Amino acid sequence: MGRKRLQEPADGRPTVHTVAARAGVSIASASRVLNGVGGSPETIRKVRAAAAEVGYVPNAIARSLQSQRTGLVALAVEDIGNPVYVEMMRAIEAVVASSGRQLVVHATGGRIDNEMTLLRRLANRYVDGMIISPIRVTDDHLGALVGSPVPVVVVGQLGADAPVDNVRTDSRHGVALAVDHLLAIGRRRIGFVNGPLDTVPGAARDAGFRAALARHGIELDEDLVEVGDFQYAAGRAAAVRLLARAAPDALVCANDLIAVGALHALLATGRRVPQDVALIGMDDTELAQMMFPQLSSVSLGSAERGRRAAELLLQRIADPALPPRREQVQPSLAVRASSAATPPSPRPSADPFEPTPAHPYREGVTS
Amino acid sequence: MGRKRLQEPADGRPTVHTVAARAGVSIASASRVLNGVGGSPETIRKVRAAAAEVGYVPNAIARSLQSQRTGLVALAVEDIGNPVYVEMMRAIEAVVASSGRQLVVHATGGRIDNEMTLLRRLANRYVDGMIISPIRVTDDHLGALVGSPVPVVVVGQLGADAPVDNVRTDSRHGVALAVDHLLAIGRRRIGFVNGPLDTVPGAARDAGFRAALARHGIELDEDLVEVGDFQYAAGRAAAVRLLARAAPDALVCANDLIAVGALHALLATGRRVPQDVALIGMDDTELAQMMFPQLSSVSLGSAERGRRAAELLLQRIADPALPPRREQVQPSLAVRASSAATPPSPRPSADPFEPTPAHPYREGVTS
DNA sequence: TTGTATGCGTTATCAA
DNA sequence: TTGATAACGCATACAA
Repeated sequence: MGRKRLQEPADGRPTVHTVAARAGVSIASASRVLNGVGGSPETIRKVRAAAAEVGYVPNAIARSLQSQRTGLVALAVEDIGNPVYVEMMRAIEAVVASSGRQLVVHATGGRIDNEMTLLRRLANRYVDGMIISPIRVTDDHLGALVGSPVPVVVVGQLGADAPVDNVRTDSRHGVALAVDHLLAIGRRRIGFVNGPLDTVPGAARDAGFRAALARHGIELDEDLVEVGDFQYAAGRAAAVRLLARAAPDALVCANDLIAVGALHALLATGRRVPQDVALIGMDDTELAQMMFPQLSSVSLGSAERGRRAAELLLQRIADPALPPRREQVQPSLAVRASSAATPPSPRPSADPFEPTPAHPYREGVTS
Repeated sequence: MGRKRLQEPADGRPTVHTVAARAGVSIASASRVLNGVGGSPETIRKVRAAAAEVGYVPNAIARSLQSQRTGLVALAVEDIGNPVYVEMMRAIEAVVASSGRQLVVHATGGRIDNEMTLLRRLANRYVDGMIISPIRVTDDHLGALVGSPVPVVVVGQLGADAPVDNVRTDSRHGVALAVDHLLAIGRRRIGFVNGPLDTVPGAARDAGFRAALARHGIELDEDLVEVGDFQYAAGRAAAVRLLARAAPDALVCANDLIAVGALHALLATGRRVPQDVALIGMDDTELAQMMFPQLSSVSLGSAERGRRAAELLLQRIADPALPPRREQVQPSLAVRASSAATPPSPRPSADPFEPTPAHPYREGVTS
């Protein structure tokens, strides 16, 4: 025999039973009133009064067990401190919160085993769905994604036509925008500081850079290409290595953190930006506009991708029968001082504080 | 009459009943084996085999209903994109994840009603505890905190001796460290760019600045004080206003975002940092080291406070009877190029890439 | 409209 | 060790 049902739990917190007893009705009636369905005026009054008196608050867990919904949505990214993911997370949190749900965050450290663990854990239904942005995609991933017991939306490139909701961008094209712009302002020796080539974004950017040069009939000098990881320190170090052996008149960086590192390297060695070396980052995070000079950057729509991913997920949670969807966010180039065609004079006398629009000039938005 | 208990739920996912039936034992035995408590070798074998065959995964919600634990911890901050909170969140996530729990994040927008809503919602037990960093503290807050049905840890100043677990720092002293340092390197006209005075951190920094000057017998020129909010754009704008009416030889900023905005304002108007104006930020976020020149900054131990808050919370969850604790993280000053005593030459010929330790020089660590 | 009785999936109790 | 069953707190078919 089990325990006797207590009207008041051990910790003294009121339940429907408490309210029902106090109101002199059955728990069914109490529950109905508390959920706003049915009940005679008199019953409603009594139950509401009783609930207020004892300070009743429905238990979210019990409600979840009944509804099979937790009201939670998970986000799994490599590092919740990376500006790209921060912007993505912020956008997702806003959408999720406005739907009355809450966001659970996971830092995977980019480790595949961690991601697999999270995907497997979905089976226990602790969340209603997950948004994941894997930096590398393996077959195991695909299997876990396709066979996931709860809705999953992937942010990022996904091979083939995996039947998984997916929000992506075209970072190859993004790199091309940067290269085209630099060539257009007369730069010829364009360097490239990339992240690891064995990551999805790293490989795409590398391919994009080479393709863009080739399209313009420019032969790539391998000395102008350097690889680190997607962090500030590694970006700075990579830029230092590159500058030690080559003399670029422009630098494209695989993300803004790398670009900030490169800017530091350039300025610290007395190079002027953009006069001596033009500089373009990627992701167009807030960081880009905080630098001096402000950094040109290829927007890959981090926030927009996050927002859309969240919406796709909420839709699928509402209707799991939906067919898999794929959305694409077009990259665009925000041109700022670091790649200005007409270099500003070193000591501007005019008011340097004219409002700087977030994206003063865009290329390729429609291409 | 209710529904009949189905051995397999509608969605076909296996439960203990499925496993028990397949193994030919009772659900009690199945549950015991699955939890690793008891069971004969033969029973264990059969149950494990059955579980593996049907791909059984325990349901987190049902388990929570039974255990009264969700395994979730919440974090509520103003803006999950602010570098300070990002660092805090990252530290908290690490502690929380390593305890096998997961982190739910809330962006309050600094709005008290949002915070109150979250605190009230704790009553439904959707998380095991919460870490909250209110930017303003009202009596309502205190009431909700003290009477919270689940453990709450506050990061930040908390009036009086509220019986609530609390991790704080001494930002007044932090400002003093900055002022002392600037005076020590010979600066005399020290400006201050603060955040809103009606916030706890804003008020503390203001008091700290005035007290520090007074302690040195320096009369404060109100023209040297400007207020915005704790963001980059507002910080830049505030610095512009200040520079338009006064000529400081040093600037203390209430956080790094403001300092970065001020740096932008200084450089854009042709001022040299630190030669013309020395600059010190607060929070010592990663941002500070990314700037050129690298920014001196008063560390208030964001990550450390987050880590400690998480540990306090986990301890309290484990033992709610613990007395309220208060921990304090001492501020320390990281001196970098932006307030260097010996201004570097504008075009360094030596290797500018000697490794820069995170905190090359600290003051006040022990005070 | 109201109350009774189940069921959500799990763990814990108790008797065998 | 094992099985039957109550209980976690809530929502809901069904009968009254």
